[in-house]
Amino acid sequence: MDVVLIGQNQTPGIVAVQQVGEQTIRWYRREDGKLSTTEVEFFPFFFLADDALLEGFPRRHWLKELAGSNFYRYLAAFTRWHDMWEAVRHVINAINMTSSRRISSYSETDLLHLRPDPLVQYLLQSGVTLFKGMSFDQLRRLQISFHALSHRNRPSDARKSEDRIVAIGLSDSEGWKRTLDGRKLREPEMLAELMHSIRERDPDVIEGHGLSHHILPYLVRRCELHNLELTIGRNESPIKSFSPRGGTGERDLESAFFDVAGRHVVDTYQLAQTYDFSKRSFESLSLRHLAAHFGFTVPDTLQLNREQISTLWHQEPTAVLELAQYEAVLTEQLSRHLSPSYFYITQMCPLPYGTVCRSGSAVKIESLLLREYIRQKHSVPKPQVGVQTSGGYTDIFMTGIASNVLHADIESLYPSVMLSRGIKPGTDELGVFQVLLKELTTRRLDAKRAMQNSDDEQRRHSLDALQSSLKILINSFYGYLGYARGLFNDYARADEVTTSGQELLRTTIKQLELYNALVIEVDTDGLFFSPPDNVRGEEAEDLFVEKMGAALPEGIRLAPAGRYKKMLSYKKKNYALLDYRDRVTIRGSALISRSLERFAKVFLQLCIHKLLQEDIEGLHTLYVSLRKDIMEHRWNVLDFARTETLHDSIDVYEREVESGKRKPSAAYEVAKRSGLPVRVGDRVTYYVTGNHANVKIVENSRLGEEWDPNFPDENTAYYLERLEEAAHKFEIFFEAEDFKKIFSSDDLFGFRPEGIKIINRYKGSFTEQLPPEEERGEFGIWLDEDDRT
DNA sequence: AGCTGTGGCAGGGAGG
DNA sequence: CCTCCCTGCCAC
Repeated sequence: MDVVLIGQNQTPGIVAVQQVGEQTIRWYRREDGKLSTTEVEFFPFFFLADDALLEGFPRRHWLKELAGSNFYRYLAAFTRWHDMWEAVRHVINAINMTSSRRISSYSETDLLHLRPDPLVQYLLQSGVTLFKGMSFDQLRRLQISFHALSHRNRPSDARKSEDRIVAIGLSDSEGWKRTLDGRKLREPEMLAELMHSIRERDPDVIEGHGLSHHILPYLVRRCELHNLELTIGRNESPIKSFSPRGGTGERDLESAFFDVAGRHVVDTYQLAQTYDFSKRSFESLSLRHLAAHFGFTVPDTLQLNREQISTLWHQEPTAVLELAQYEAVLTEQLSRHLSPSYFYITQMCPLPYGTVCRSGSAVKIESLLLREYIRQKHSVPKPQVGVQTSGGYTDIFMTGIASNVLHADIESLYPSVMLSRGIKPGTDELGVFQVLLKELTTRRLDAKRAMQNSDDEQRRHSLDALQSSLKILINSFYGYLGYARGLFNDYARADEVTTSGQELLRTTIKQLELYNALVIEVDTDGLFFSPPDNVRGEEAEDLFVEKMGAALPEGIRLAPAGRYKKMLSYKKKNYALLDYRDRVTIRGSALISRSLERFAKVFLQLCIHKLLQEDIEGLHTLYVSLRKDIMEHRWNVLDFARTETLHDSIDVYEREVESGKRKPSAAYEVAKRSGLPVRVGDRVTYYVTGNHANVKIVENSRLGEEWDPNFPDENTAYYLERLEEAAHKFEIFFEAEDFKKIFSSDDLFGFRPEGIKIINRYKGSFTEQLPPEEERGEFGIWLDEDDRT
C-alpha cells in the first residue's frame, strides 16, 4: 500500500493522507496538537509528504519538498481544501479556468500509448468537456494576436512623458475586426476598450511579440496608474504576474511571467529566442527582421522606425494604426511558423499550452516521467544532492589556416550513448526514462520519414515542427540527469554519459589519424579535419567519414556535417569557415561577440575574410585605415560604444557594491550619473573618455547619446589600444616580425607583403607520443624558439 | 510553483 | 607588472 501525503506548508491543518483502499483514502488532520483521521472515498492519487508525521508508515520514497516540481500542478488545488469532494470540484474549476476549458494535453492519439491519467478519467466521468484530438488549426480559431505600440524601450525614452499606448490592433483568422480608429480616447477608456474586446472575443490564446517583456508590463503599469486592474481573465480576474526564478524578490514586471485565467499567454519573441538558440539563424529578433527572414511581405510604407512613428502619430495617426495592425498580422504569421511544435508537445506533456511555450525542456521531461508514475500510482523520488563532475571533451590540434576541411559529428551523441548503454536514473524504479527516450526517438524518426515521403507542403511543415520539437526534447534527457531540481536527477549517470561521449570522440580522433587525416579541432561530438590526399570530392569524403565511423560501437553513427574550402583555427571553440560558395562563418566568443565594440567586431570580421583569402596586403590596409579613422574621430558613437544590459536595479547594485559582493561596473555608474530612470533589463550604451589608455573605465565613461561628433571626447588612446588588442589575436598566424610589419602604420619604406606567410602551428598529433611537458611550449614541439619562454 | 548541462575565452577590478 | 576572481558571452 502506497502512502500518499500532503506537505504541511501548503495545507494548514491537513498533514497527511494515506491510501487505504482502491478508492478510499484516510485524511490526517492536526487539531489542537492532536492528530485526527477521516476516511473518504477518492480516486487514486499521490500527495506531497511531510517527513515528521509519517513515522511508521510504509513507504518507498518520500514525496517531500515537492513544491517546486510540476507534480505540484496536479495537487495545488487539493491542498487548499479540507473537504475532498469540494477539492475535486475545485480542481475541475481550476482546470476549466487555467487550461482554457480543455485539457489539450490529452489527445486521441496518445503519443506514448499511455492510458489517460486517473485525473482525466475522473474528469471525463464527471461530465467535464475535454477537447480531444484537437488540431493546431482548430486551436488557432480561438486565438487572438495582439500588438500594442509604446515608447518605453530605452532609458532615455522614459524622459518623454508621452509614453502611452498609441495603438492597439486586434486580429484573428477572420481578419481585422477592431482597432482604435483614431478617436481621441483618454487612456482609461482605451484600456477599458482593450479589456472589453478581449472579453468579447474570449480568446484561448493571447499572442504578441514582446508580450511578456514589453506589452503586458506596459499595460499593467498604465492600468495601475489609473487605479484599474487589467481584468482579461475568463472569470474577469486580473492578470497575474510572477517571478520565473521563484522567490518573491522585488517585483520587476519586465522579467516576470504572466498568467491570465483561462487563457494561454504566448510571446512570439520568446519563441523566436528559443528557436534561434538551437538554430542560430536570426540576426535580430525584431518583428521586422523575423518577418524578412521568413519571407513575409512587409509593405514599404510600413518601414518606420520608432522616432518616425512618434512623429507620424501626431501628424497622421491612421498611418500608425495601420502599422499596428500590420505588426499584429506579422505576429500572427510568425506564430504560425514557431508555435506548432509547442502545440505538439502539449499533446504529450500534462502541461497547458502556454506553459509549454515558456518553460524549458527539463520541466517537460519531468512532466512526462510524473505522468507515468502517477498512472502507475508509484511513489516519486526526491532530487539528489550533488554535482556533475564532467562534460564534453574539447581540444585543438592546429592553429592557422587549413584547406579542404571536413566537419563530421557523432549523430545525437548523448541520446545515442544513453540508449546504447541503457543509462537511466538510479531512482527510476519503473524504468520510464528509457521507455520515453526510445519512444520519442522512434516517433521522431517516423515523423522525419513521413516528412520526406510527403508531397503536401502543409503536412511537411507540421511534421517538421513535430520532429524538431522532439529533437530538442530528446537532447534534453541528458541535461535532466544533471539538473539540480530534477526529481529523477542522477549525477553519476550524467557523468557516465559525458565520459562515454569523450571516449567515443577520442576513438574517432585516433581512427582519423590512423588513416592520415589531420585533425584540427574537436568539440564534444564534432570534429574538423583535413582528409588524406587520396580523398577528394564529396562522394569520397562521405565514404571516408562512413569508414571512420565503422570503428564506433553499435548504435553510434558518425555523419558528415559539412565541407569547407578553408578553415581558420584560432582557439578551442573559436574558428572560421569558408565554404565552397565563398560564404564565411565565424564561431566563438573570442572572434565574434556582442560585447565587442562594433569597430572591433567589424575589424575582426574583415581580417578573417582577408586571412581566409590569404590577402596579406589587405590586412595591412585594413589596419592602417581603421587606425587613421580612430585618430581622426571619423566614426560614429555606435562604432565604439559598448552596450550592456542592467540585470539588477540600481538599489541592488549599490547595496552589493557597498557590501563588496560585486565590483563597480561602468554601465551602472553611467546610468547613475546620467540621472535617468533605469529599470531592470534596460540596456545602457556608453563609451570611454579620458586621455590615456589605462584610465579606470568605471570613472571615465559617458552615456552614448552624450557624444557630440562636433566635439568628440572619446578616449582615442584607449580605443587605439582596443584596436591593438583585436589585432593581437592574429599574432599566432604569423612570424613575430611579419606580424609587426602587417599591423603597423610605420610605412616609411612602404609595406611589402612579399615573403610573408601564414604559419600553421601544430600541437602534435593526438596519437603520437609527445615529449615531456616541460620540453613543450603551448603548442608543442613545433614552436619557434622565440615563442618558447 | 514555475529554473536543462559543462567547457572555454576575454576583459576588468582588486590586490600583490 | 602579475595572478585571482568574477561576469558575460559563446560552442556544443
